[in-house]
Amino acid sequence: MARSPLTEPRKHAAQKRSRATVDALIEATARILVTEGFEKASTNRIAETAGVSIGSLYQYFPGKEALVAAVIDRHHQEVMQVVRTALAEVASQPLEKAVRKLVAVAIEAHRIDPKLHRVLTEQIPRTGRLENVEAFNREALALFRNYLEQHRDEVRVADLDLAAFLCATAIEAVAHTAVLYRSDELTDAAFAALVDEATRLVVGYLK
Amino acid sequence: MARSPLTEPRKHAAQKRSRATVDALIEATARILVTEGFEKASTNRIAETAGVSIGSLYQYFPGKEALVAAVIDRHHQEVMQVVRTALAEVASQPLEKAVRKLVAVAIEAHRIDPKLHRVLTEQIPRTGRLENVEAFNREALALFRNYLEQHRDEVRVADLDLAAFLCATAIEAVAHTAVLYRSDELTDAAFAALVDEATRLVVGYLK
DNA sequence: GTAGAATATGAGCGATGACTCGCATTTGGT
DNA sequence: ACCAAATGCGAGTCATCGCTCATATTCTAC
Repeated sequence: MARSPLTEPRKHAAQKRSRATVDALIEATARILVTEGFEKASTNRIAETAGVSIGSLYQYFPGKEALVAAVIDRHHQEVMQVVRTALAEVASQPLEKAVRKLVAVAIEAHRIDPKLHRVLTEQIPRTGRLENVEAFNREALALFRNYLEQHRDEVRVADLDLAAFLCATAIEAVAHTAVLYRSDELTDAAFAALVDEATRLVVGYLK
Repeated sequence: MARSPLTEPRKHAAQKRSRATVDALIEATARILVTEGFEKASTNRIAETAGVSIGSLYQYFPGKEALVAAVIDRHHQEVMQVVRTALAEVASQPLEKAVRKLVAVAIEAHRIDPKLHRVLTEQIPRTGRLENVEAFNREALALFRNYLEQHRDEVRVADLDLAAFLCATAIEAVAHTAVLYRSDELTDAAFAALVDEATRLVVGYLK
């Protein structure tokens, strides 16, 4: 079975009006995901919410999956921007200061759009082109590993890869769980305590 | 809108033949989830795979969600059994020995049925009665916290709740990620190194 | 101003899936 | 042996969903 040769695999870039259409569709998808959940996010509903016809939707996206993927992408861009900036800032700072900052940033990153983040992690079946939702964690891990390498003299661990994996995984999980499931308990004081302790956890291990 | 008053909310226990039917249905659901994924797990398909008619399916389960919930429950029972046993075994042991054991057990627990665990965490939309998929982590957390309380003299932390949260979250995440995404790299040697280092991470922090 | 390309529209098709209901079969008690 | 309850059956209903296509509108360039 060959691909449908009739209608071109719809994609096309935009010439202006269409840009707005595409944006509206992505935005609508994100809105529905947050307010109604993944199950309610049908293509018809997305088009309707975006104020666009289904026909137009399919002119720019091959299907629902692509819409959701676009939303995920957008969110990841925002998150990774924060993470990259933080790691650049911290590149020349000593271990403890750096780790403290990174922990704080991890929490901040999860706070960018917690509701969307939650839907993305809890309701999106990681299938097809959505399998790689966690792939961006790999980039964060690589960046962190790189920092450790630059500061090898400050760290006392046998295996850098393993250490980076442990620390990055721990930090991500703590930030994730705290923001998504303990946001109510997360006052400013609690936030500070959490950062303090998570920093101790990681720094104590690294040296 | 009241509940449908006509047909009783189907549930009923069993009288023997039906027990087998129910088991077959749960087993079929698990099998399909693992081999085909959540999307393919339609009620019709489940019934067919179980060698049972759809009518019978709906006699014991109000819907697809309930089937999946049953599978999740079964899996959680197995996992929690392992965790509970380990924590009992470890109750009177000193910190380092205890933590080492718990780390190893966390990994083992994730290895009980990795494929199912993966589908459960990645493909099941946490919605409706499936929202609480992570709820059992709370029990594990409580058990661990309890251990720490019994060994308060061995631990040097200001806030026990916070410490338990950090350690339990970190251990779970490390075990989860290692088993699900690094299983290929997880030779016996790597396993030992992982346990060593994770233990150092946690113990170093706690005292 | 006009042609043709780009963009937008939405009724409707085909597929699938959750679920019902009337009826058949089995079981256990007597 | 018999019957009422329990269990099992599966064709068929209804709703929804993803997606197409023939047509209409708008834009751009000349």
